[in-house]
Amino acid sequence: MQDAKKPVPETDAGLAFGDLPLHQYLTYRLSRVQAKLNAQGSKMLRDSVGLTLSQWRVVALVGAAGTTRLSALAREAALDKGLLSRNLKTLIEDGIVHSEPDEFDHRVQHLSLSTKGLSLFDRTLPVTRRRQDWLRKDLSEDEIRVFRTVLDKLEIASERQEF
Amino acid sequence: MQDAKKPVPETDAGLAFGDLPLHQYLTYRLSRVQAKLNAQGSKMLRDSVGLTLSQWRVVALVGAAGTTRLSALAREAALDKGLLSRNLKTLIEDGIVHSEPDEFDHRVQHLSLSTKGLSLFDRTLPVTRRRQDWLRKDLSEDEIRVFRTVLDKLEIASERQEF
DNA sequence: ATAAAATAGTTGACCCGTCAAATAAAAAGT
DNA sequence: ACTTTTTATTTGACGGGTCAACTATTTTAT
Repeated sequence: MQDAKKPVPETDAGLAFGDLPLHQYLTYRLSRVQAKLNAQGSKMLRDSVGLTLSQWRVVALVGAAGTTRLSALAREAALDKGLLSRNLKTLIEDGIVHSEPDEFDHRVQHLSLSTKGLSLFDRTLPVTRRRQDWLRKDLSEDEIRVFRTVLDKLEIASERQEF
Repeated sequence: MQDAKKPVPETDAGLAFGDLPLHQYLTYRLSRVQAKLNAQGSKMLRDSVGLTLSQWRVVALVGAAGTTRLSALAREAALDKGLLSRNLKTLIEDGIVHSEPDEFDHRVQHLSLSTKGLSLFDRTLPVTRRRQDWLRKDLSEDEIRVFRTVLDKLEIASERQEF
């Protein structure tokens, strides 16, 4: 077998790609779908408001919190401090997030949306909601519920190391 | 409101983070869970066989195919050519993947697992399977089925741009 | 009062993944 | 034969994300 006479056919030697072990893995499917959704969401935000997904998350978190600080965001939303710091830096530079140093503790900055940030938030939220609704339009209530349950269980499992 | 007398409480001003709009978004949940699973899987591979997740995927694909070429992998598994090229480069350097130039078409290289690669493949597959089984252990057949269905639907939706 | 530990935030190094050239070889069209 | 187009692979640039180290400040413990 595998002799190669002229133009080698190739890829027919092994399994069809559809039967590939990888495709069976939930994690693999998950990461592929996630990547695509990510690309789609990024494009939408870029086109509609000129933010990266990462920036929008920060805006959404600050917007929802009203006023926070970096460490609180990092802790409660489980985002990386470094990433947050950089995102916030550009958002502050762009006048979207307002940063106010704490009067007593000189380490902390109080973060909130500026007027510009608020209007951007108000403008963007409907856009992202629309997409979310659109993504769900072919999903039943039940499917969404189960999907969430599975995500929860996977998340719990992903935090352990004993397998 | 939002007066700040002494040590500002903070984060209580807004919503609780659990009720955050973001948390409602399937895509957000998805990306978080994916990131955690990714970290877990990477760690497992690093500890057990010293491969990155990205490298392991290539090994698994080549192993499953028997013999392929880069372009076929890129096309059929929808992986980035550039990433593949780089991953293959190091895998070839490490003697895990064998690369054989085509006799007629001087552009293509035939890829297969070396002896070392095969043994690594055989050693790793059970490890990854065990983890997959472990991740599923709290999931019913039905949950997995629905989960897959939803992923499929989301994947389809992620490829369109009209929302 | 002072040394040690904790906390807030920034920065640098590094990998992954995407995209767009660049290169090289083959195939197709004329 | 010769130009154009397609295909295979490599390379470079860049953004996102993680991790660890570092700085600055505050809190705790002695």
